[in-house]
Amino acid sequence: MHYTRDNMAGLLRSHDINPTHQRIEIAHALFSRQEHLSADQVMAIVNTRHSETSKATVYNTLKLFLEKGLVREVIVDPSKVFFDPNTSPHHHLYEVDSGKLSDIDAEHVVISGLPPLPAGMVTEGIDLIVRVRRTS
Amino acid sequence: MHYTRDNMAGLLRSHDINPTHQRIEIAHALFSRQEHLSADQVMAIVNTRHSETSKATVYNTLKLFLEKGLVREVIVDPSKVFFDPNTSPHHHLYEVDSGKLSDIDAEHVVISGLPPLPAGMVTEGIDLIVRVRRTS
DNA sequence: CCGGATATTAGACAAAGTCCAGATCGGCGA
DNA sequence: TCGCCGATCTGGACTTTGTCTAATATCCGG
Ligand SMILES: [Mn+2]
Ligand SMILES: [Mn+2]
Ligand SMILES: [Zn+2]
Ligand SMILES: [Zn+2]
Repeated sequence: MHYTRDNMAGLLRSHDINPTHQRIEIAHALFSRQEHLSADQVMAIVNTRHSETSKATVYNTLKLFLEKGLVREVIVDPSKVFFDPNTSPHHHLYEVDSGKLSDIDAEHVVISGLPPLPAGMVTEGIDLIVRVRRTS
Repeated sequence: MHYTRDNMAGLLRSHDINPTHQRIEIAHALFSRQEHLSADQVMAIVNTRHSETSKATVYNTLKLFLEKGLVREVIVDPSKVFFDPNTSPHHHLYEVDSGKLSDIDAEHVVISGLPPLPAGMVTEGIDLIVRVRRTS
């Protein structure tokens, strides 16, 4: 499967998002790369050729994508949020020194023995982050 | 075990930290409460009676405690870091709406099936965060 | 083409955190 | 006790990430 700008409109519509020029560019930045990107990185990518999208729009759009379930948020670096085009259940490997973030397939990972949730609470997600560092 | 200001000096020394007035107050804020506190909260607590400690010192001190392994960092809220006086292996339950953060004992939790680490990498820690929300 | 709803924008603003150069502290030797 | 000197603390400027707002632009049905 490869993600062209042309596919993006359909993908956005299928998530109930009105496909505008800016939204298509932002979705394309994320989906064509399949990488974890910060808002800043998204803005840099989208505005590479000629400035096309404002900071406000980048933030608004990423938040919209999040609400609509098109992307997922990864909170792992205290200084910025990463946006993840992969919304299937998976975990993360974070290289503390370089800031590199990669996926861990959830398929074979089993988490067991978690205590029952407090009453009236429902799980929104379980984040598992393996923090690694180069052997020094 | 209860954490008085008097104990703090010994605790700091045992972690190779020179116990100063400010460091004792900051450690006392964290350890006497056994709660997850942000830098801002620590500053507010320490400066309740009379202003005693500057912002720079609060941040410097928390970073020092972190380096010396006296506290642990919990990255769960995109807008601020929490500092955790509990350094034994444990996981976290995060209430997304209220921002409340609580501990999950690691004793009965088993995480299995993680893929082998890339060569030359060593695990620094595994963070498991259960994000929950009130049933609406 | 018109009018209203939706989307975009510049730039002001806020909050968390960093940095630096100067002031202060406090333990120790004389 | 006194003064020295490295360690520590400090105010405040600065940076970065993200939010907000009011004005403008775009889109679309009638
Ligand atoms: Mn989907
Ligand atoms: Mn006090
Ligand atoms: Zn991912
Ligand atoms: Zn904890």
